[in-house]
Amino acid sequence: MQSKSFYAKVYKIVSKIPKGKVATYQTIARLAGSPGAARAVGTAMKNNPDMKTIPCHRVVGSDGKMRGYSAGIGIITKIQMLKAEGVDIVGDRAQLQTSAWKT
DNA sequence: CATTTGACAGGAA
DNA sequence: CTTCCTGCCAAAT
Repeated sequence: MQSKSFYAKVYKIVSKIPKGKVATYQTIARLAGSPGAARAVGTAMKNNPDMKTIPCHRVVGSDGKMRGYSAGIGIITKIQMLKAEGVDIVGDRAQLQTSAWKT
């Protein structure tokens, strides 16, 4: 059922990302039904209607690099949270080879 | 319907 | 490595 808006799907999908894993904007866009709409996904994250239920910190760029974060100090806080959850992080980059989320 | 806005992606310099 | 540009997409105004 496609009655929900693209953003609504994005929020639902992001909230399903398991702890210790990360997903790229591209992947989320694809799961939301619009492959290539990574940019729209980013806009949805920025809207962030519920940061308590939407672990937007588990969403990273195509190369595992963080693109942005509206809470905490910024990118630094995002990296620290991911590391604390068990995501394999090297420097400022998440290792998608070992921590990429997939259905 | 036209324009603007972005937490993107990929490539070129 | 950084910086700039182009292409892409959905939502808001």
